[in-house]
Amino acid sequence: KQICSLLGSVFFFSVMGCVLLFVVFRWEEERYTDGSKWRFLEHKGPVFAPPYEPLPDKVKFYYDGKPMKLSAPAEEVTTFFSKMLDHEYTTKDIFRKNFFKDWRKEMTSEEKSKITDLNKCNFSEMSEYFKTQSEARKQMSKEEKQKIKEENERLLQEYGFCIMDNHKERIGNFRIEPPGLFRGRGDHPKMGMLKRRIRPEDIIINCSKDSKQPKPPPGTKWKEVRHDNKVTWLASWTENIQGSIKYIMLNPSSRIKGEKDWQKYETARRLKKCVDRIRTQYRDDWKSKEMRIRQRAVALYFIDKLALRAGNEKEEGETADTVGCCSLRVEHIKLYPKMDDQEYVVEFDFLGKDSIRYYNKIPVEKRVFKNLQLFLENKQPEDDLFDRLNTSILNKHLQELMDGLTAKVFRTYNASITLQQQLKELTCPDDSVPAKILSYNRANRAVAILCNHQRAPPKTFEKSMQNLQTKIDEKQNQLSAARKQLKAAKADRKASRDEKSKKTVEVKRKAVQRIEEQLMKLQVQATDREENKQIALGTSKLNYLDPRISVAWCKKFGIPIEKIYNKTQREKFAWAIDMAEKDYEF
DNA sequence: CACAAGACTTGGTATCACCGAT
DNA sequence: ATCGGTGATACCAAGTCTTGTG
Repeated sequence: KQICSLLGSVFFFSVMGCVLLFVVFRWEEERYTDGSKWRFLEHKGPVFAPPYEPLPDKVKFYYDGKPMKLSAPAEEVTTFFSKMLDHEYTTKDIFRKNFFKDWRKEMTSEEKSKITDLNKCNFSEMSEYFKTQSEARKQMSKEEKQKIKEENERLLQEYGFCIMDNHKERIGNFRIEPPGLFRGRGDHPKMGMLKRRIRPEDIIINCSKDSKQPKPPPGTKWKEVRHDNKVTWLASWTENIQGSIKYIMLNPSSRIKGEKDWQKYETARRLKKCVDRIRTQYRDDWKSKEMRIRQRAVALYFIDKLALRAGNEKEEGETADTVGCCSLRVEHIKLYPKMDDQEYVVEFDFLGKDSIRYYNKIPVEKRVFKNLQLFLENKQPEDDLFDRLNTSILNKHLQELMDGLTAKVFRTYNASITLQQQLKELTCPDDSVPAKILSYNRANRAVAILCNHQRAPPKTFEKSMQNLQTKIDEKQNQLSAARKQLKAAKADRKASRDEKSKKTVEVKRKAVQRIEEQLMKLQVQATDREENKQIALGTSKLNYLDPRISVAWCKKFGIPIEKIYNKTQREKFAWAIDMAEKDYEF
């Protein structure tokens, strides 16, 4: 039964007294051809955020120096703010303005008339209270913690799974997001706005007609229950900050996500077959007499060469000002006909997704450079670089070049092919396992750099590096001590020539060897960590690298798959682990 | 065709749980 | 038993691309 829920369907046949067992992996089951995603879907609905618990009376809010008891709705909003007090963004004008505006909406008319200036508000007592609370939570006894854990587990068992077609599947996010203050990323114009509480009346449930429908909490009802098998989500609601829809969907380990993932890499592999043709064509298009075609061709070149994102248009003032390829503006690039010993250098400097800075200087071909000069003519810094292009034009063109081709396929393709090449280049068959893993991480890192996956250096980075260094120093001392001992033992053997001294030499030799290995491992670890300081490997590993490349590499070099993928990742990539052999080629 | 809505993937960070060292 | 560091996970925001509508 366990195997069944994990892998897929198990069939038994009995032929002439022999029991035959067939396991059909989920990813080998038949897929629907009519666009439907499932036949049967049953689940228990979402788990709602716990209701607001008013503050104890002794914890006071002060306005203009005087204590003031707030109505529950207004008080709840202040708790969100006071929990954030230590963050820099509560000092930002936009955050404070948005917060204050939304907070006032929750106030009674009396409160509204009294509280007119955020600067006269004192939340420090509340802030202290929450700090004490979280301290207390950390200090809880083992039993209490165990109890909470069990309750979480119970909730997970009850609400965390659904039945889709013949399988029990893990749900990705079965808890509804609690209310709070919105904090976008980067310079977000809506930071500080109130993210309202989601009620059952906001939720649309999706399940099959013949399933047991989820029950809303007592005394409430769902907004709607529908039976749409053309989509994969189980529940949805509209969020109030951007007015966008949020969904409850399945975990990456599910059949439906796994198949999609597989399909994505198959599309990228199809691109591999025709990428030469496409490259030849866009280079040709740099000479086109039509401006729109030249722009399209230069943009595609950037997407291909630099793994830039497509760059959809965004509504101004609704989100942080970030761009991708098609939405690049004049101010985001600089042209240098000559720079140091290179010609035709383009300097990119812009904020991409999540307001992560993209900074890069690259030499380009003369034709590209001349085209860029042309695109820049008579434009202001805030004008679009590619004024005759957007993502839908570009993708329409790509669709004509290859079925299923869109801008992001280039990112997937270039990421995966880079990993494969780098692994080929960096792996020495004679290396130890840790050294091979270092090579793997370096290959992974090359991809992360290509895709510009950055992270803030961990807060504990310097310290942990230091710790590691002391460990290395200690190991080195150990090693020289062990070597001395070995030398002494050898001398002793020469002098006495008895069995016992011979054995001692062997023992000491082994010890030296062991310490050498340990030292090497530590040094490798230090190198790896240093190189990884500002680079995030997770995103590319999870979203861009065909897992079959990694699985094949592991099989080829006898690396246990656990060294590359942790438990969650192994679950997500179960299809690839099952499928790929050591000679798999992307 | 433009535009908005909808669905789904990709993204960084805060927090949690665990584990080895003290 | 406690502490602190670390990897795993939860969280939820922000992209891409498709679909629907007038």
